[in-house]
Amino acid sequence: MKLSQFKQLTDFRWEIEPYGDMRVPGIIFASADLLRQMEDDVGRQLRAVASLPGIRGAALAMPDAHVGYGFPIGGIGVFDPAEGGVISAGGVGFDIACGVRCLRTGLHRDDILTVQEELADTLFAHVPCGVGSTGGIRLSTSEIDDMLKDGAKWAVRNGYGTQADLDHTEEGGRMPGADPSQVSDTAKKRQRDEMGTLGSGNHYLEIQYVEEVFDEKAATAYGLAEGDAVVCIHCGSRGLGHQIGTDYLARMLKAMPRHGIPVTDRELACAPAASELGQDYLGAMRSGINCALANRQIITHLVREAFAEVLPEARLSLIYDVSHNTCKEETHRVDGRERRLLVHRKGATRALPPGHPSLPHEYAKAGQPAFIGGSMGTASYILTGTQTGMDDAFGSICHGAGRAMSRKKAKASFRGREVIEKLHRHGIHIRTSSYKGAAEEAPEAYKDIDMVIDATTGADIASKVTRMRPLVCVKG
DNA sequence: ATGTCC
Repeated sequence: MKLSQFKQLTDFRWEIEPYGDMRVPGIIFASADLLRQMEDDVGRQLRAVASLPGIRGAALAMPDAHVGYGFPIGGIGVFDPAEGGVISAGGVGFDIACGVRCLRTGLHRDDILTVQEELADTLFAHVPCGVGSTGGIRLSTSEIDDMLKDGAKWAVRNGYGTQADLDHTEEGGRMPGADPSQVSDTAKKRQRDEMGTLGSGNHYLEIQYVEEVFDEKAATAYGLAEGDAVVCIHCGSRGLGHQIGTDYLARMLKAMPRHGIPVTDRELACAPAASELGQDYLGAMRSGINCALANRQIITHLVREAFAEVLPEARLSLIYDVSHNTCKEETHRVDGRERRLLVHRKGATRALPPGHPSLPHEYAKAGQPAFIGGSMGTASYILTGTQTGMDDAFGSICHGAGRAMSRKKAKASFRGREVIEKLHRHGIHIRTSSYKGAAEEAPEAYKDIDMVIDATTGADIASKVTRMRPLVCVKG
């Protein structure tokens, strides 16, 4: 993007001042280098979001932002339901509650290295992955409804994990307000055999080690020290979330004339949050959140089973689980007033600052751990929220490296087998169901994660706790 | 992201 269209606020904040239909400014958190790399369409999409009814504060984009369906991925849009504010299926994303959970293992990097190949094979055998993959769990219609209502709580009730896991999951593992009756039978049918599966694309299951600790106190609160091995799981709500997105995009688009919202872009289909359709979507989307939480909980159980076979001394305990594709009702101060607002985070991670009441008590001083996954083979980070991020970004930060190259271009530029062999030479063991997928996920197709993190912390909306490097990666 | 175009 051309920097001249922005008003530079700080080294890492750039504003598009309101013009035309924009109701609020657009603000991009990024370095000048990252902003120059960003597609022009991110600016166009941000201006479109800033023009939607009832938007509050500013339409925001994170340093990892790239073009998405309607809203940018790496975008935040906050709306006031009491004043005509909208909810948008494209503002949440198709993979509802896609997110990352990270577990301590009680093991050191060296413990993994001795069994690296065997562990990679065992994890790949235990956790189904790839497009259309199914698991060993078959749910009846009533079981699906229970799962959609209770999320990871349902999973733990059925033997997949512990109360301690729930205590370290966003919303305690259960998103309230889910209404499975608003989820189509098609969506439920698609999910029937897909619980406990990783999916495809940028989803992964990795064993990583802590390469560097930046914040000793916070790392200690999270139970981590240099050299520790961790497991990170990145996946979402599979076919169910995708179908909810598809169903409600069509319904919202059709209802826009009735709601008096002009259709400037079909991808920006939305409904007043207070309308019947808006409430129906909220009930369905929250069911999708619970599906993703249950899915990551079941995968955690499968990972524990895999470790028990190869490294029985491992003790996998959940540090935290946080989503980066959601719309949540939260209280924020805007224009000097506390309001209940609907916060769309699409490819943006919630990050609570130290002292926030929603934190598990042992993280009260450190703040919420937020997991930022790099591209395949590159570093991942644990960050924590700041009060500035709460005030200026509705408690939201980036979610990953962010694509720099389209999937199509990446597929034409790289060969999956070569990508995997190159990473293997660097000591990273990949197991994948798709070489084509591996080409699309080549590290070179993504932005530099270190640059994204430095821009996020430079803007003071997060602070660094640890950096991790992968040892094993199971990839859809 | 996705039964990657029912």
